[in-house]
This record gives sequence, C-alpha cells and structure tokens, in this order.
Amino acid sequence: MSVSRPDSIVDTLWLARPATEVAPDLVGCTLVRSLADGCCLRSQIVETEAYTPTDPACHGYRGQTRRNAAMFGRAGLSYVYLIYGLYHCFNVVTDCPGLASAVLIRAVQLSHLPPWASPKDHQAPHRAAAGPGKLCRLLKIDQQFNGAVLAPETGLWLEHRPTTLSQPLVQTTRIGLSQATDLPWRWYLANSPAVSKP
DNA sequence: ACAGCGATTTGT
DNA sequence: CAAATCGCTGTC
Repeated sequence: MSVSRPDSIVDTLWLARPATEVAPDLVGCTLVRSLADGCCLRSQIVETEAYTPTDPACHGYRGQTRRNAAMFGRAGLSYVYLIYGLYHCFNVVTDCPGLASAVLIRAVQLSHLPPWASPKDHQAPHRAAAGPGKLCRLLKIDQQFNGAVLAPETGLWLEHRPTTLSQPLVQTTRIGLSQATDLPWRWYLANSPAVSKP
C-alpha cells in the first residue's frame, strides 16, 4: 500500500527536457502553494516563457553566478530571483544539470484569492496573479524557494494538467526583453483573462 | 570603486 | 512616463 498522492508530480523526468519543450507543457498545470498555517493555494498556470543555455536573454548565458546557480541545477528545482530590487520571479528548472535552462511562470489564475489579497485584487480577481512579480507576491514565493525542490514537502509543487486544454495554446515572442526579442518562446492559454499581456 | 541596467509593477 | 531598489556587469 502506498500513500496516495496521485496528482502531485513526483516524477520530474518530464521536466528534464529543453525549456522550449517544457514551457508549453506547463501551461494548464496546477501550481500549488501550501503555507505553514495549513492554507493551500491552487492556481492554474496560464502563461510561460522558455530560457535556454544558448539564449542571450537567459540569466545563465554568460555563465554561472551565485544568483543564477539554481538554473544550472537539475530539472524540478525552482529558480527564484529578485528583479528591480523589489519583485521576485519564479522559474521551473528544466533540462540537464550544468545547462542553464528554465521556464519562467509569467501568470497563473487562482480559483480563490487568499485573505491577504488586496482590495484591488478582489476588484479584478483574474488579474491578481497576471505577471511574474504579482504571482510571486500573491503566492508568497520569495528567495527561500530559490534552489528548492518542487514537492509537497517544500510547500510549492506542480500537478499534472488535464489531457486536453480548455483553450488552444498561443505561441508568441517573449516580453520585456532587450535581447533575443525575436524568439517565439512565450506560450499562453488563448482567451485567458489572467495572462499578463494578451 | 562606480555607473548603468534589468525576464516588473505601480502611480502620476 | 518615472520611481522603487538589489545584484551583476563592464569600465575606470
């Protein structure tokens, strides 16, 4: 008899592929955040971007530093970094150890907002986690998760998506970059109100 | 050392 | 459109 945890992604093999293959497959997956007080937040990933070792826009493109070390780790780790000194961005590490490869989670949609969501979030609930910095703030994802394993034990993990997506997947260019702006490595769920920039 | 800038968000 | 504000990068 094994303890049933059928939905959590214990196996990380499917993440050990190039970020450009994993990124579209992460759309539609559930991102779960469980907090020490027992509060559990479930959200659907609606927008992702891929970053690869040969990609000038990738943080690891110019080699490993203390900040980006996690993205050189094994698939299934989380890479969290601070942007503009005040927002965190959350990535799922992919591909083989030694390769700087990750998928940025740009937007999620929550079924229920947590108590600490702002009044503005409640006015437009589907926009509350529309953006990489906003979703980290809302899900309380910060540097403590940098390099952490994505698993129920750490309080942050993935669950498989349904076999068929509710909407078609759209592939476009990435957002906010000054380099490699032409690579079509952004994916999002068509018609989703939770996407950072439809 | 130090200036400049970024996978962002918000308010003017 | 500018501010907020930390860490990495290139240059002096």
